[in-house]
Amino acid sequence: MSSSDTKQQILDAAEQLFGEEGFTSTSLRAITGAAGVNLAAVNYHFGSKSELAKAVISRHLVPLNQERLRRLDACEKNAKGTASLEEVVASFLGPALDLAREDKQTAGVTRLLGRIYSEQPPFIGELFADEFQDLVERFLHAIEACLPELDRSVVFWRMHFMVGSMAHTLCTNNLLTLFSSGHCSMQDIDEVTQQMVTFVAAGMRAPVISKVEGSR
Amino acid sequence: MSSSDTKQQILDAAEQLFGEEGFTSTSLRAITGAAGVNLAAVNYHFGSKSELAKAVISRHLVPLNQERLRRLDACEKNAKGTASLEEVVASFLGPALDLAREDKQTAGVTRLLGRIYSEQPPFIGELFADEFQDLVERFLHAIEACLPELDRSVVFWRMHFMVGSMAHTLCTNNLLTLFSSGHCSMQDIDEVTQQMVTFVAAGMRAPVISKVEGSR
DNA sequence: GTCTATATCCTGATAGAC
DNA sequence: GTCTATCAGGATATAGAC
Repeated sequence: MSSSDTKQQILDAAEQLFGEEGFTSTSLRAITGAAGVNLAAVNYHFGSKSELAKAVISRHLVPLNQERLRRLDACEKNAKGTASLEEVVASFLGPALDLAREDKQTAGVTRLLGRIYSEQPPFIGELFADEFQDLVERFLHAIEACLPELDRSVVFWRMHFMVGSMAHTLCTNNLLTLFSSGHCSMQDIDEVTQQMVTFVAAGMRAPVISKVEGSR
Repeated sequence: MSSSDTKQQILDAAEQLFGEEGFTSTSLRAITGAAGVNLAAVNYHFGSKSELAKAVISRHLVPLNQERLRRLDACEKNAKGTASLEEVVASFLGPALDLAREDKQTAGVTRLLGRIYSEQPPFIGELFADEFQDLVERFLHAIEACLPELDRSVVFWRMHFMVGSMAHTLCTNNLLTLFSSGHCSMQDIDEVTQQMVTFVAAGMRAPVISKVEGSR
């Protein structure tokens, strides 16, 4: 087995297992066992478990965010200026949900990416700031262009809710299938995307003042 | 220290640490150390780490869901029939966000509850089904009463997105503060609740058909 | 580059004295 | 009920032969 093969095998197995079990619950033994390589290979190729995890994540996160920006660019260019809100939202959500296409059963990449946001392993801080800072900025401005009447803080909140809807859907599709008694599933990614974009875009467009009067 | 004191100390410390580090990353030694009790006390009082985790979760989850149903009942009664969509949504989200009120700094209960949805430790299956099944059903019908034109599967999807927005907000408030450069924070829970209810209710009301035309 | 063998440490759980 | 001491196993990481 060549060097790059071994590295690849480790990355694939780690991605799968991290997605299924989480970072801390997944041992290097499990990873190297599934990959069919020696235990010591992880430390040789990656240095540590944390570095392996970073490599697994950025292998998908970097292209994902590039694709998001590519789609945003494309629809802004297409619209000769301001893209529609649905297009902007779909540029953000679509590429993430696309990852779930070939991933239905295995739940590897998909759950992994959903997990990142909530598990937030300590080593991930730097990677996060680097990788998301300008993505957030680009989408912030694109959304503000669509909804100029909104305060910036409101736009931030709504982007936060958008990410939440996405992460939760990527991460816990089994919960949905359970509670919906089979009404909903991740079988048809196009439909999920449609549902999510519709919901999020409508939420983004909500007028700023709304009654919340509860009944305590 | 009395028996019930020890049990309580363990529950408090476990709640805190589970919320900060997650289930698997938190050792019994860390818990008993923080609680100031003996290591063996966990197994004496709870039987195992899993049973302790279940106790920690249900201690907050059961009252939380009771409060949700109480508020739903109250606003349905108040409206003499169908409550407004905002009221229904606030009945679900409000009690969860209220937990974050006294919890700003420590991030104990709050992150714990946010985490449950995504970490999904194996032992939690039964507790989940028992605890959420009829809650979901009650809110499903309440929302359907507000939005009779929607298919049931669409309502399920939108409830799923609602839960995602909530869980992500409870779990990753530090991310929001980071990316929004301080524009948003969890300091003012009433404002967060307002923002979330507005967003979710508007998303729920979205017409079923909506253009998603991307630009690939 | 890949392997075996091992060092070092930490985990959950328990037995048994008090 | 609470403690000490310990078991048995699994964790990451590394040293050194090939």
